[in-house]
Amino acid sequence: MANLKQLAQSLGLSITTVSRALDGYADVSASTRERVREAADKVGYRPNASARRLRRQRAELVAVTLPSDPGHIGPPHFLDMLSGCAEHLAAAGLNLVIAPVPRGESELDICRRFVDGRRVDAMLLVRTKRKDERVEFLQSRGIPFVTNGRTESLLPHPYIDGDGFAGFRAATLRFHAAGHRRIGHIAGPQEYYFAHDRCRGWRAAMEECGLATDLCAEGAPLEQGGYLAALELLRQPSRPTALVCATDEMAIGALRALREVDGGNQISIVGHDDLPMGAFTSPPLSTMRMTGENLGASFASLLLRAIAGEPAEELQELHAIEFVDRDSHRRPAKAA
Amino acid sequence: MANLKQLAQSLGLSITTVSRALDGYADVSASTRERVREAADKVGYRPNASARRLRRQRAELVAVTLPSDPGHIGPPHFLDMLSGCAEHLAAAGLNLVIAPVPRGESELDICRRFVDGRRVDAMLLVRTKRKDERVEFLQSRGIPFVTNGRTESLLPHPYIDGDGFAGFRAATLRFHAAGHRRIGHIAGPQEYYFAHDRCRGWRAAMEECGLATDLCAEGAPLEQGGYLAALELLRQPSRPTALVCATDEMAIGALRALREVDGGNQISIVGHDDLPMGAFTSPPLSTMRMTGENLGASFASLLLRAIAGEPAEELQELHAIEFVDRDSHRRPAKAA
DNA sequence: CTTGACTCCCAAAACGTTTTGGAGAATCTT
DNA sequence: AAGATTCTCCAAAACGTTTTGGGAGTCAAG
Repeated sequence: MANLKQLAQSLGLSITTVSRALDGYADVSASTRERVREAADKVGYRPNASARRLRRQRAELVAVTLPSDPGHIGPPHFLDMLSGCAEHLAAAGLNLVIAPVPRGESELDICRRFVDGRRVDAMLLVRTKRKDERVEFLQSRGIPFVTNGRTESLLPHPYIDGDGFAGFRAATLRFHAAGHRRIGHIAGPQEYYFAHDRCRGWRAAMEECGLATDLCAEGAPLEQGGYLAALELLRQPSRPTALVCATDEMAIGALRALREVDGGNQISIVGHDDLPMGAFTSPPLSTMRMTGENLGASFASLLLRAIAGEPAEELQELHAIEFVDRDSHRRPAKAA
Repeated sequence: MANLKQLAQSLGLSITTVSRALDGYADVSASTRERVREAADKVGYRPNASARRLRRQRAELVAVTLPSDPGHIGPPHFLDMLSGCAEHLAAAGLNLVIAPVPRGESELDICRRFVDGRRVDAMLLVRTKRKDERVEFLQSRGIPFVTNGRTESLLPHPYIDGDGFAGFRAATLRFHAAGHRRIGHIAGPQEYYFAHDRCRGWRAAMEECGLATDLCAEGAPLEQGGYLAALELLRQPSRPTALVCATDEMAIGALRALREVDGGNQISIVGHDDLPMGAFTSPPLSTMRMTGENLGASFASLLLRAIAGEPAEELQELHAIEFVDRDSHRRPAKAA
């Protein structure tokens, strides 16, 4: 219950001086500054956040929208990432609020609410679509934001993304080098940038190798989606001998499908995300993941720099993809 | 960029009237109210959150501290829970901020910062300890809060918890009924309430059955902790034939230990939390979990009621534990 | 014509900070 | 000794709401 006013009164100083002393301004003498600081410490004074926010015209808040509908919120690392991001933002005086999207509302509605109510200084967007209305909205409003994943927006915007194209191209070429010729792709919904990007990587590799690109099935980015897509590919007259899956969850679903089909256990498979449970599937799932330490810190840094006004072009990070080799990609090329 | 002032000016009304019209007070005529609402809609007016918070003396924020050190943040459901909680809080105009604990700071420091800076209206605490300084601090400050997990605090406080005692007692009795006599317990750090509670449940069952309670090993609530604890129990002259593990993560570590030891694959095991990856271990891990739909909504409801001033006694939820039977608890009682 | 009740509206005072634009005293310059 | 500069401090004005305590009108009852 400590006010600036009360603190000032108890010290026989003006509010102004106390405020400036605590903020370390040079126009208050060293001795008063010390006196004020001690008194503030003693009563445990902390400036009222709402008042400062109002005066400073800063919300001291960043929001991250949590998509609820399609399936999952993303890899389990996701919470770790948010936690790291929140920690680094906190060091700069910003807090991270999580904004799930209730049924019946769009992510755009949420953005609008946060932005128009001046509740946030910036936003963090995940699961970007190729054409993402949230991005367009925030750009039109001039609110700083960073996305996890690129978009096809005309204006550049800050993002962190994995190079899915290169990763999936490399994975496909690796299967080719191992002798595979019928390499299928289990794709995520193509409206998502990451799904499209990974699909393009597979397609590019197939074309480079002079192979047909018809072994592609799309599904929801969930186990069930991968399961159904795999069944579809296995029904083809000429089955794939290897599968490149857009996500680990889909790959795990595909593994289930392979178990149900004659000779399915001879088909190689690789996923993406490095889900912890991939180490426990049978066979253990080979996968890929984005490189980079402490992603949360990177997001926080980009957010802070975006708030500081740095141009978007300088706030884009494209990370390489690395393989996480376990067993599922090692099945012989001819057996299926 | 829409102010109440600007909106009022454009309508030829006073700020007061516009504000009250939007809030639906009866002392503004129906026609003006409509007129005001239309104009507000048109310019997309949203009250400035900071200003309202200052005036109302409400932060419109709830913080949840994310423990970072011991191991994990909890089950993967955790993010879903937070998301559900945030969604229901949002319906009441509150946002949820996540507050990870940086290295070198205690959770208490974080609480203090949020509380003394009047940044939050309430707090959500997870991973309670038996004697939890955060709880004591918040109680002394009179800030509403809800914990995930009980404590041994003298004053009652709102919580949601699973009945670990009953669950672990039942699991142990079930092993006994299946013929097991040497039933071990892999315990979590006893400073945590949940770990102590579960240990007590196991111990109670053992005593009811007239069995010795020396087959107990404690470890960090992580895979590695379970692994080491299991090795310790397996070194005993008289090995356990069944293991009741405080968490699934520890159980998965214990499974690894069992694989490395002669005859270990004949020892039954059960965990707690229902981690998704438990379905993929070999054998698939039998486990337990707290009953209850949409936990996040329950937390949100308790938080709102705590803010509204309901007494703590009425804000305590103890949920039953249910078994999730897979294969790992079915090994024969005599074989080990 | 007065009184009281009722309806619709508003000026002004908060809420607790930060920041602007000096004021007064002391010190330095010339 | 006058002017310039520096050093400390402060009163007052924001920031944009919500809320308090009325103030005009209108109307019906006395």
